Amino acid sequence: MKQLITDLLNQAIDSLKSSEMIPADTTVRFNVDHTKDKAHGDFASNVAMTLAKPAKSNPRAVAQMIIDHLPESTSVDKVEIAGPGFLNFFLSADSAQSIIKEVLSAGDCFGLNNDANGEKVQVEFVSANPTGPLHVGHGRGAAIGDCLCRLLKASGHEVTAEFYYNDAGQQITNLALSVQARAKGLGPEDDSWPADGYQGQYIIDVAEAYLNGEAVDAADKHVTGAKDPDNLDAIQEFAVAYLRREQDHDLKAFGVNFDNYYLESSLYETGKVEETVETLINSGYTYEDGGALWLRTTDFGDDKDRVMRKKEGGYTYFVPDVAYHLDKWQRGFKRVVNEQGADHHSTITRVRAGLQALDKGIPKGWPEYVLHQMVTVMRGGEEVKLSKRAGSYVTVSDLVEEVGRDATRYFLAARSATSQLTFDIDLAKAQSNDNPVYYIQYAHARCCAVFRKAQEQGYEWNQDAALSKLDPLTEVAENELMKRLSQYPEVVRNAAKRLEPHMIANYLRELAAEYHTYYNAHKTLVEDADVRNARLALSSAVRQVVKNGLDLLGVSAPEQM
RNA sequence: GCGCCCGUAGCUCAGCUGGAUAGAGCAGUGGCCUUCUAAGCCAUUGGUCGCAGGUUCGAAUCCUGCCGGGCGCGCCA
Repeated sequence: MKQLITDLLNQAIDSLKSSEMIPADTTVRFNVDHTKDKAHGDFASNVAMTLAKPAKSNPRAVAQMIIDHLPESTSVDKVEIAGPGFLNFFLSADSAQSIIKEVLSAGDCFGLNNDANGEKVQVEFVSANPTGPLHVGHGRGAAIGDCLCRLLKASGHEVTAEFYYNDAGQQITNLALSVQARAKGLGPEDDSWPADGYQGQYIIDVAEAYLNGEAVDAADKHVTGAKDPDNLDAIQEFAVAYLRREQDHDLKAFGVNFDNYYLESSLYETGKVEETVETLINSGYTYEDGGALWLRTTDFGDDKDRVMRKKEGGYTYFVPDVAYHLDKWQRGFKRVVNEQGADHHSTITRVRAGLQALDKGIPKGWPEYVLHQMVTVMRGGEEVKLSKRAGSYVTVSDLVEEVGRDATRYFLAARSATSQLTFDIDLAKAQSNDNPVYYIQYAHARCCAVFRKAQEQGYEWNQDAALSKLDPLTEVAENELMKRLSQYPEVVRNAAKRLEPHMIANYLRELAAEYHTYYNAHKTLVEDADVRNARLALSSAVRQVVKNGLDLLGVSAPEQM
């Protein structure tokens, strides 16, 4: 519909150009937007204002010229000039009602588009170290990342969801040492407790499981606790498997699935790290200083050069990172989105610089990043501190257990990623009208309830028949709902384009609110069969769109509450 | 000190990348259940969009400078 109006306006402009009322070489940029106020019709455009200058006239006069040259359309009832020179388009009832047909015939596919035309995209998210349970920050990443996957699929991408496991490096050694210390009965208060050791309760759990010889299945690995507190290698293998199993379990309970797990250790095993280092050396962007090997990342906008190989000989973390991203590129992902916490912000410039230095023709802005800001958890009006090292923090599984999967996902995805998030456990837990997730789900359940009731009362309803007679839908609230429904595909498109899943949550809230208002103002199951059937069609369409939207958020759409 | 993010109602946040009188939920106040689920609805209170300049027909939105908060600034990951 928006496109139709844009087309009509372009035709009008073309004829203004050919009649030389505006210069033929004028480049015209204008918007066609949904109106906020129904007094302004259904769509509004600012063309006249942007054309006022080239036309050497005032906006309202230009607006009139455009109206005079606007082709007739059965979809548009009238066009008005308003305010400083807006053109307000009022749609005909028939074209407004046609959205219900669109929704019901497309069903679960309503709102999907093929803008990306099957383009491959990889979304990397969570990527937590296997050194402890997932905390709320990971949860936010999981909720946002998973929604991004769903949104990108909805706009025609072929999506691969990937989890990068940092199962190499210092923090893993540290994990093993911590478990070992616990296995030997030591605690943080002891002198021989490892520096920077992990202090959480879960370390004790891992140590006990190891000493008890428990068996752990994680991914493709089967590990049995060797019971020997002196065997550090065995401890490390066991601890990583144990914690990975726990993370997998938490993610599964959270409804988040990955297509691929990529192990940092594999980059060393396959020689990709070495290969990357050689390529960087050969491309001439490296130098040695103080016994270390440096990459001149300042050539690519970094504020200082970065060490690649430490004096002691090991690589810094960013080398495997570059190797990993080169591998992504070589796997054919022209588009990669990395979702991560803003505390890792500094890696962006570094990784991109490393990729540029490879001289492999990788575009400058590749990969894309979605960063989420920190999460503060509130419980009983007090902040719960998140600190893996301090050992006391709220985990994803705590939340899922306490407030439920749907509410947790909704709360973590419903806010713009760029804003810090306050997760109020008490609010998310509330099974009341305080809680927006229930509000939206309730709208869905209500639509379903109306249909259940209709059946109970013996009313027959046939979709095709109802769709051929939608003209009884003339109430203001009905028009508002139909207008809202027609916005859904655009909301999906925008959310995907901008990589902002929270737009879906906002939309659903508005749609739900309008349905609840409508439900309270107008009875659906009335005597008049034509009115009743048309209203049922509207409810069915609302139900469908709420369900489709909740699907994008990974939140369930219950038929009964 | 430098970089990134944020600052909008008492609280939590939207604001579709420059549009019309700045919105929603919660909290507050006052109403609505013999009628399809009251997990709902209606009405009402509440604003110097952090501050100051600039850009233009028009700024919460863009540019600059301050102020305040968060996160980074390792031969840690």
